[in-house]
Amino acid sequence: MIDVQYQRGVYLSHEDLWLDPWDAKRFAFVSHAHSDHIAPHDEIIVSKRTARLMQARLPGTRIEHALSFGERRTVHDVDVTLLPAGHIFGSAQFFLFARDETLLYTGDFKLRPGKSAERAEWREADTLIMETTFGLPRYRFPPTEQVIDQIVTFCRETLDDGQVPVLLGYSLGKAQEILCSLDEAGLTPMLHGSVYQMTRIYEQLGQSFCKYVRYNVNDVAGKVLICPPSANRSRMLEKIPHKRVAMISGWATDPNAVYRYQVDAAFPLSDHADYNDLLRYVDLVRPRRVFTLHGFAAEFARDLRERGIEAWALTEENQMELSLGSAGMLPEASGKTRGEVVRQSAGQSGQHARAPQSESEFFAFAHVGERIGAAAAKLQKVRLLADYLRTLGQEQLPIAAIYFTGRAFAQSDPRTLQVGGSIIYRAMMAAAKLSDAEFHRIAHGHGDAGKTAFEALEGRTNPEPFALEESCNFFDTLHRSRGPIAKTELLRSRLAKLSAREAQYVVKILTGDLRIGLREGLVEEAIAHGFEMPLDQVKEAHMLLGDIGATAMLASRKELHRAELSIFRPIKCMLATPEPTAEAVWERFVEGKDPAAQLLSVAAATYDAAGNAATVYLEDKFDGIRAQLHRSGQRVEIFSRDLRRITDQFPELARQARNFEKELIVDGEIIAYEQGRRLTFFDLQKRLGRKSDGADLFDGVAADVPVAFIIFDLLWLNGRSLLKTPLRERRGRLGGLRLPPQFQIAEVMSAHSASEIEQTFQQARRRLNEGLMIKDPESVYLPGTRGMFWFKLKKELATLDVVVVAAELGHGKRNNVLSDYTFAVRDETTGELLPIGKAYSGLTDAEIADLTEHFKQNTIADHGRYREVNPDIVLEVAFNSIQPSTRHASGLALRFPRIKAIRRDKNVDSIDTLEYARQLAAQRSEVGVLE
DNA sequence: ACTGATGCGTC
DNA sequence: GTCGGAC
DNA sequence: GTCCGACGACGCATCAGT
Repeated sequence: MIDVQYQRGVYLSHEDLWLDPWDAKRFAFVSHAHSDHIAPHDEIIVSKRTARLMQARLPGTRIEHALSFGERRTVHDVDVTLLPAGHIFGSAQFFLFARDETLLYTGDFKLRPGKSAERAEWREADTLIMETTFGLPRYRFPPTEQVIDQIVTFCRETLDDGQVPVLLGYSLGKAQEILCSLDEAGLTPMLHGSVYQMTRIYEQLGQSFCKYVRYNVNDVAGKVLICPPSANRSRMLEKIPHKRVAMISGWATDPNAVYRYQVDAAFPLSDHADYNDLLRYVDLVRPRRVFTLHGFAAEFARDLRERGIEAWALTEENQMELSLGSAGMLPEASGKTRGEVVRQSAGQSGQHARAPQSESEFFAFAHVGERIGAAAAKLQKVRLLADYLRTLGQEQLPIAAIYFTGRAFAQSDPRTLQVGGSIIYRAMMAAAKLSDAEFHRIAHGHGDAGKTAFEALEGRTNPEPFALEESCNFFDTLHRSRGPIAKTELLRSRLAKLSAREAQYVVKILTGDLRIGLREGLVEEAIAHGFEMPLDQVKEAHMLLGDIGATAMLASRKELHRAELSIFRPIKCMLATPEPTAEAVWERFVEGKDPAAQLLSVAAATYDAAGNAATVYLEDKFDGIRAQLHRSGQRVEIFSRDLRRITDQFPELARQARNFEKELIVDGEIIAYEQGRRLTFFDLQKRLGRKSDGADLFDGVAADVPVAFIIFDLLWLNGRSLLKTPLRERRGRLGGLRLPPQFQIAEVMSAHSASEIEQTFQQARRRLNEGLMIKDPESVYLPGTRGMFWFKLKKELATLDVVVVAAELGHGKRNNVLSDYTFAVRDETTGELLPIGKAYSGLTDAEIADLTEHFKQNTIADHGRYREVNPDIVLEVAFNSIQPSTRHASGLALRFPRIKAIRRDKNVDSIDTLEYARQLAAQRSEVGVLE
């Protein structure tokens, strides 16, 4: 008879062929595309469909003999036909003709028909090698329809309780099986990424499925989540507070399945044959001998023998049955010692002798912060801070000054902490040794990490004095440590050694938000006040240094004059004030000038050009990133708006800039630019925040988005600062520069009336630019300020009428109001409301208070900070652009969304449609293609 | 190798 | 980037 | 006017988990 051996896979020695081996072999049959079956063999026999699935999962080169089902072919003298196995799409059984004998190897199979796999076929054979995963009588599955009914009921009930149903099933096969059943029941399936990918591949292979959406953390409510089993108890699911999880697996028949998988329910829907079908299959094939494989192989072989059929289990040593425990696929079901959580006996709080807090410098700092926060008047805040700063020594002063701007490091300091809310909350919880529930109660009550720290840690730490310099070292250590886990532990151990008040301020600094009504501007004032220096000088020094700590030092020594503009030290850029209309901009220039000119301009714009009344400079407003370029000799540096060095992100610009013939600092905008092709800000973003180690090995980095530097100002020329030179003259000198490739100068136009501004604005839009900049030609360059000399004119693309479907509590001072609204458009084909964006911006406090009341009374499902609400509030939302996105279920997202108005006159039925939103998105890109 | 979560910096 | 609010 | 705070979307890097 045909020789059958087994060693991590079935081996047919005469044919020198492996069937589903675990390890890579020279020549093998691969029954289906589950990942544990697709080792990188040299040469394989597969079904055509499995071959295509494998291409997607394991790209690479190998010799493939891809057979259609039923096709008889000879491969290396192996005479073979493949039959569908019914396990998953493409899964095949292997039917071998060997001389006058036949052999059928099932691979994984099932007999009951499924929606996503071909129906299994069979042939009689002398030898049958079959998988017997469920080879015990207790694994008899109820009819599929009945199980599906149970699953649907489970989902419905869960949804009715305002919770999210989660179904766990393998991403290839099982998940697709569940998909359609849900849709037929009127439920919307939402697929985990891996499930989604697999389903897409199925579709490419010609299978069709019902409607589904990809997993999106913001849009889970009301959906049925389908995840691979590995996702259970993962962070992804932890984020969903109110959920019920069900395992979809043949193992669900086990009475303790719910306990074993730690789920709320388990349903026996399987891609494998159950016990009945295994027996039935043996009857159909009428083999002379049977080899069993996987699962309860020994048990099933024994059952067959009792029925008079020769049967042997294939195990590691190709030995016959012997005990060997069996349940190979199961996580051990035995004596699971539930890890008792050893609780620390509480009671360490309070009595521990501690150093007086007055010795802690950091406590003094925090204390001043508290007093500043309590003071309502700005001047009083400034005075409090000034008094404090004066008491500090050389080492402490710069540190405290920086902390009071809400930063751990100076602005010009590129270090980052990589510590955000997630790490902070975990560290606080651990330091306070509070239970999840208790901690969440405290955290929910605040919505402010700092306040949470105070309440959570009060009385639960062992405070030690904390010097300001120590704190400085601590932040640096935090910066240098790698990975959230290490950072969490570092922070935890530090918090445990601080008083609650100090911890609160450490957390405030970490979040970058002091929330005491004071930032850079008032710190500057405090420095000026405290060290009796003119505010202007302090501001100027600060803007030149980009370091409030260093500024404070200079001020304390009366050496502010030593801060000078110097090349390769970036300065803040001058900002523009937004205006909604050309008229408003024009007003700005006319008002305050002599009354005669004002009259003239209103009465008849034509006089303006004739007289010497206002002339303004106009430039297109480009949609890129603000950049400041310094060049001297061979050295070039580029800085972003936040004074970060971005030279490495744009090496080709830096290289080209060496070819300027002068030493200079220019201000401008880097845009994604390629002749004849419309590039957008999103293209440009692909080049930001990127590390480009070694990228300069390759000139140009071919894959990069091409960019151009549009210069619009000149701040430094041949050793001289031009900050105090009028724009008119700066512009003039700019015109005299020779430009390297990839550098352009923004064209200046001038206008003498509102209507000219409006006209130019329209032209700028036609040139596909964001809008228009309007500048006073006589103005000097004021770094870091949004003065009345530069204006920007942008207009919304359109507005949408949308309906609010969810509301969320705000943070900080908005902690107790529902200030954050998720809104939706209507999908006209299904009638569904699909979220398209979020916003609160644009409403007054009174309106927010109103809406908060309304939404509290019209809540459909309350998930803590987040609640779904009755869709009865219609908003008019403005935005600057609209583009495809996976962020919201509508598949679109808005750029710079803001609420224009609450449309009490409208109801859900009159909101805009998804189709309309799509048209807006399409219009924009079409125009782009044309020009 | 892949997905998802988080943090950061750009607008 | 957006916006409203406080001084 | 100016500053402050409370918010939007996106893309990249990094890490965790499997």
